[in-house]
Amino acid sequence: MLKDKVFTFIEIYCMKYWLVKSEPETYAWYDLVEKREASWDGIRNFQARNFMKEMAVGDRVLFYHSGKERAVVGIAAVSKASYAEQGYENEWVVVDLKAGKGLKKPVTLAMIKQNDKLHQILLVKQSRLSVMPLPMEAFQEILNMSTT
DNA sequence: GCCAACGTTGGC
DNA sequence: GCCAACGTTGGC
Repeated sequence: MLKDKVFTFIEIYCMKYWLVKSEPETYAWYDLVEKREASWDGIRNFQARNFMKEMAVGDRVLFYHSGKERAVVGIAAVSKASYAEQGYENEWVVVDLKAGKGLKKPVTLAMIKQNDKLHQILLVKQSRLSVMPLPMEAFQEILNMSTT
């Protein structure tokens, strides 16, 4: 089908991949699933903000629980590109995320650190960053780890 | 509870 | 502009 081919083209050449972090006590994957869609707000870090500005509708986003859990638990998609957070004009932005599927098995930080293909990702190299890009291969690798 | 890695603030 | 002091995040 032509439609499938177009989608594949978009996926390979246009779609970007990200990972966002949240402490489950503050905002959990379950909260996004329940709401279906929510704005990702409260980001007060320039690097994280700049990454959010690069997000486009349809980009895939891994949802990571920081704190005690330390695991990727779900997949979301960007449903609205960045716009100013209320009350912050041009200083801080938010994006809207839509919940996708939960992972069958959470992929823990420990598992990620043990995987040679994932040594370079920012989750490992820059532990405090809360919004980060992922190479497509890394995104795929993490999903593969969830099913095996 | 501790520590590393950042980020921010304020004095100079 | 530099740097010390302090605060925060997040892993261990």
